[in-house]
Order: sequence, then C-alpha cells, then structure tokens
Amino acid sequence: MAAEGATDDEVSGFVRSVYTLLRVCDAEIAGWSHDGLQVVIFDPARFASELCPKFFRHRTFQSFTRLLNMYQFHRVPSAQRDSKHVVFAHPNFQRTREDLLPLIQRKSSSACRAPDCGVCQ
Amino acid sequence: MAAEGATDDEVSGFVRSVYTLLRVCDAEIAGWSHDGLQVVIFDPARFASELCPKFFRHRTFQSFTRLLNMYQFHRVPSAQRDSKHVVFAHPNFQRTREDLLPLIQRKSSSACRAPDCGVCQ
Amino acid sequence: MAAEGATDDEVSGFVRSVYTLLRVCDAEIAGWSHDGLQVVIFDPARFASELCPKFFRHRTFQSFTRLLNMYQFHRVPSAQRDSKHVVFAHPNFQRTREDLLPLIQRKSSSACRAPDCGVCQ
DNA sequence: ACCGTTCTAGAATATTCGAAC
DNA sequence: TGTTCGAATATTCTAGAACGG
Repeated sequence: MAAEGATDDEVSGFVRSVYTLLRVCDAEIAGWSHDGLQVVIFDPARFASELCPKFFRHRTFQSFTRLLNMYQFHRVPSAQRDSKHVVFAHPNFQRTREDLLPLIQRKSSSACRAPDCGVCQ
Repeated sequence: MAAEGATDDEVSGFVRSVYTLLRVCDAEIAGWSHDGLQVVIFDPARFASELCPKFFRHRTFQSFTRLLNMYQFHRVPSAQRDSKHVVFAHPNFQRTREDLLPLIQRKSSSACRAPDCGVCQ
Repeated sequence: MAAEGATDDEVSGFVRSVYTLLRVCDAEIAGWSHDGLQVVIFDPARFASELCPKFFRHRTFQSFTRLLNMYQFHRVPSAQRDSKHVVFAHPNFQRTREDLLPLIQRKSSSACRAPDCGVCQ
C-alpha cells in the first residue's frame, strides 16, 4: 500500500492547511465526518470570519470553496435540505490517511500554450 | 405617468424583488448608498439568513450574487478593504429612477441554438 | 552588553538592515505602523530608488519583496484599497522587541538532497 | 423556453516561490 | 546570502453548466 516516497514536503500548502485546520479548530465550527472521509463545516459564517483569516489571507467562504474546487474536492449534498452544514470530500483526503495527501494535486492553471513546451505540449 | 411603454410587467421578477427588498428591509442589513446609485449590503450574513429566504427560495449570499451578475450588476470594491459591506451597482438600477428598471435584462442563457445539436436539442 | 544567547551576530544581515533602515530613514518613505508590528512603505518608488541602493545592492522594489518573503514576512493588504502604501509583517519583527529578531530565519533553500540528482549534484 | 438555485470553473490580479547566477 | 526572472499559487469577481420548477 501507501505512497512510499511521499513525504510531508510534497503536500501542497493548501491541503496541509485544511488538514491542520480540522485538527485544531473548534468542533462547533468544522470537523471530520464520523467516518473520517468528509470535511464538514458546521458553521460557515463563523468559519469564514474566524477560521479563514487564521489559515488563509481572506475571510470569505467563497474563496475557501474556490480553492477546494481547484484541488478537486467536491461538495456533498447534505441529506437534510435545510441544514446549514457544508460538506466537501476528496477521495484522497481522509482523516486516517495522511499518507494520501500528497496525491491531491491542484488543477493545472490555464494551459501552457508555448509551442515548444515539453510539459504541456 | 411613467415611462411610456414600460409598465411594471416588463420589470423582471428578480429586479423587482431587489427593488422592493431595499424599500422594506432593516436599514442595518441593506439599503441604498447615499446617492441612490448603489446597493449596499451592510451585513451579508444576516442578509443571507434573514432576507434571502423572504424574497427568494434560498438562503445563501452566493445565489443572490449569481443572479445579480446574471442581470449585469457589478460589484463595487469598497474603499475600506477590511469592510464587510458588499456593494453592487447597475447603471439602470437607481433609487429614484424606477422607470429605468425595465431596461435591466437578464443575460441570454448560453443556450445552444444549433438546430442539430444533439446535446441541447 | 548584548542579550545573552542572542547577540547581534545571530540576527541575519537582511533582517538587521531592515530594522536599521526603519530607524534612520525619512519618515515620508517608510516606517513602523503605529502599533509597531508592521513595516509600512509609504512611497515605494522613492524607497526603491533612494533607500534600496543604500542598504542593498539593487534598486528594485521586487528584490526587496523577494527577500522579505524569503524571511517569511507577509504582505498585509492595506486598509485603504487604493492606497499606494505597501505593508509587510512578520510575527517576530516588532519595533520594541529587538530581542526577537534572531528568531527570524531565512527559509531553507529547497536544496535537492537526492544523492543522484543530476541537476543539483 | 425562461427563470432560479447550485456547484464548478474561467479570468484577472495579487502574492509567493523556484532556481540559476 | 543576495539578485533576478519566470512560474506557481492565492484571492476576487464573474460566468458556465446541470437541473428543477
């Protein structure tokens, strides 16, 4: 199993921040789902105003969401229609599988158009 | 009176809702700018949780923003960067010019009109 | 003299330069924020053309910025959005806490340690 | 077909970083 | 360690797309 050769250094800053955030933050604001497979924001308003400024350079839920999508997290529709909880998940973002974090990659930005670019072609 | 050829029926439902909302809502949550040219949301959190459900079928600021953009409103950066106020404007959305409201049109849905489009039909 | 265990020698040259610069420079060009926690460049153009050559071996604001980032200073968005002031901060860079300066360390160059790396040798 | 709601992505700018020298 | 330049990442605002009424 398990991503040998995948050290912490390879985890992107954003992913590392979210993982840390979930470990240290007030359990009333955000946390892992019971199975440890989903990120649950229990209180988006407090998350934006209190947590975002501590871990990022902004204080909006939208900016947080934008980066989650950039890293291919997907929103999970909550069962309770009126719930204010916001749930996100990524197959390689799991509470007990820190070793998988390096697999989470940011989507490539606007594709390189250089005619001789060996990477993007 | 009234902008001949421009009756209320011609004002889109969303634009009418926003105009009404600004007339009746708590002045601490939202209102017109002093010059009557801008929509100011003083408290986005309360706006989303209290006002949105009354005027729309959702309770998120993002959904409100999405429609504003659809109707070509644009966000106005506030001078104070750390301000929580959110400001939007549209050249034909003015407090004293209700007659201009019919001019505000929703962007055409990017509907595919190709007669043989297998996706959109 | 000299705070035992934390002599001037332990403060990196760049950090020392910035600290000195703020003490001696024209108050119209740069200085401390009122609370003494932030570095404020009031006039980036004059800072680059007049101060940089005196304290460093260049005359560009970007080079100054590059080193600030290298030492983990972060840019702070100025309150006034249209302000030309540029603000940086580092938790251990404070006007009244010269004793903390040695704690400011340059980021480890991400030197490649792979024994067989043909690029870095 | 049009409009509204939701989730995701594009685009422009701002900020930070990698790497060669 | 410092300087330079190009690239990657972050933040903001707007738009695309799928779906439902």
